[in-house]
Amino acid sequence: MTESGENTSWMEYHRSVMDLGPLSIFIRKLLNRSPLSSNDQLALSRLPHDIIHLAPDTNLLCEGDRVTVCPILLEGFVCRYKVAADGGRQIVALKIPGEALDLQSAYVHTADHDMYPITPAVVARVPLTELEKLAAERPSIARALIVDVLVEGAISREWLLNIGRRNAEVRFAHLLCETFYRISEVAGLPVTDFDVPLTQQQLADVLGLTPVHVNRMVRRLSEKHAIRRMGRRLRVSNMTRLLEIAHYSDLYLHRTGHEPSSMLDEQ
Amino acid sequence: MTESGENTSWMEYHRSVMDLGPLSIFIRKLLNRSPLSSNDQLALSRLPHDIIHLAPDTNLLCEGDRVTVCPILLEGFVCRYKVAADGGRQIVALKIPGEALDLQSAYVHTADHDMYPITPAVVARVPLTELEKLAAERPSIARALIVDVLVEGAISREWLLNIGRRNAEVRFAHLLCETFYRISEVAGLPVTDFDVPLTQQQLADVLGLTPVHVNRMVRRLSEKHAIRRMGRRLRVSNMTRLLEIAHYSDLYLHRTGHEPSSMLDEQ
DNA sequence: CGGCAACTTGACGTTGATCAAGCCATGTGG
DNA sequence: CCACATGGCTTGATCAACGTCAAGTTGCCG
Repeated sequence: MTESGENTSWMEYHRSVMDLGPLSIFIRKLLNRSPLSSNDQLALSRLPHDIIHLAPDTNLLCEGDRVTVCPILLEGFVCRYKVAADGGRQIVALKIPGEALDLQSAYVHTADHDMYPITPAVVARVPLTELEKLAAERPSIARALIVDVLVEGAISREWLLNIGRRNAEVRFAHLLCETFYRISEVAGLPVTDFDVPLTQQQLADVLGLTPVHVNRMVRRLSEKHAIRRMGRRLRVSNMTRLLEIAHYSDLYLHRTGHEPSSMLDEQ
Repeated sequence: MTESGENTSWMEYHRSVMDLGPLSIFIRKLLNRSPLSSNDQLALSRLPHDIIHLAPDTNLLCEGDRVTVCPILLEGFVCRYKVAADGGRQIVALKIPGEALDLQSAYVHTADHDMYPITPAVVARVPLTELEKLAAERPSIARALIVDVLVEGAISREWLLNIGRRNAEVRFAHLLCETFYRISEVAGLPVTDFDVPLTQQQLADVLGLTPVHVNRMVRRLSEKHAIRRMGRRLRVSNMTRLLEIAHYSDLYLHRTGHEPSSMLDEQ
């Protein structure tokens, strides 16, 4: 979960595996859950797109918006959030590099939530029409996109359990475990350390807590040597400890590991 | 939200509109969000299936199960739930008549949660292969199924906001409002009164509260004349009051109202 | 170096959890 | 038709987790 600007080792690693241009990380992400022939991968890499850079906290999508373009996150972290009538904010999803940010817009044309980058972000924008054409021509691509949506749903369900039934400490640890697994997945190798790019305010909005209480949990997890505070930033350095605190199981992430190497034959 | 056995007026109303056999209510549900030609509707109604009756609290699906059949709920109420390591239960979705219970299984073959009927339930089971064949042949049906999945995702997100950021009273009121809208939708007309088929224990599992505290909220909402206690059962009788307590907006349900009458032309 | 935003800490309040006891509907068997 | 058993509801007393408020402190960027 390193700041997007920093181009850290695991990012570099990924790019070197198989270069399919800027969308390469997106294709790799899909490959983790769905088989795609090399022609499928090539077709995806040739999707027309432009690339934009976004500053943190600039709105990417607003409730009620109608959308004609599918944004794909290449670098940085983005969140979906909703606000209650009394102004309370809840972050309902965290998106990491390689993930499509708004596949639903292809089917449901008005957004029911807002979205903004948490770190500086780089986003590729693919016209929905092109994406739909490709999905219509290539069923395995359509399938891969749907699986992506379904896994996001599975994550929401786990978050419901997390917020509804786990106490602050375990809840926090669980979020860090999930983020670790998701990042390791796009990286293609287990990440050893990573820095959490969220402010304590944002962590509070994810976890359904107040910033003050998040701060207390940060201290608690530090004292248990599960995380470390590097200046103003949190570093996850002891996954074993975190996993046992959270009683974490990653079943719900539905990782299947379709390695690119094993997928080089045509459909 | 009347007990499934009772065959109440709004159920009857629905069946009389356009009789496409047992799956009729499912087709109507899809029509609420997606246009389907009468040929599409006919094709759906001819899906091979068997019909089973389920007693409450019998497991329908277990975490880790692999599935070959898509269950469609015809009568009664079913919930998805997850359990934490310490035994805490969280209901992560409520399914009402007309909804497909496990479309994800067509794409992600192991379940990440459990499912059981809350009331006696009637379920049609369609072989996944048949459903996939139909979706492949008829894009508008594929689309309708995906929209269904996406709306369930939107509901999860709203629940995250509900549990994460609203206090017990508002949270409870919000759940009742949502249920009202969803039931009215399949019914095809606004339902005036309905009875909540959940025990206070189950309400607690939905809301991330304890049964004791749910009970206190039941009393509070009764005192505000938003709901009534009929013996052991809750009756929602004053939607206006509930809507203002919850500050409810149904935007996230993505209702578009493709009336069956306006969809009689072929694609 | 100055200013700002984020973090930190302590004191105190409140919501909702826990525990425990009693009550009331509903269904069953005599 | 009544007795009684059972599961769910109700209630009060007490307690802990988390929220609120307010006043610092610290890292960070220009």
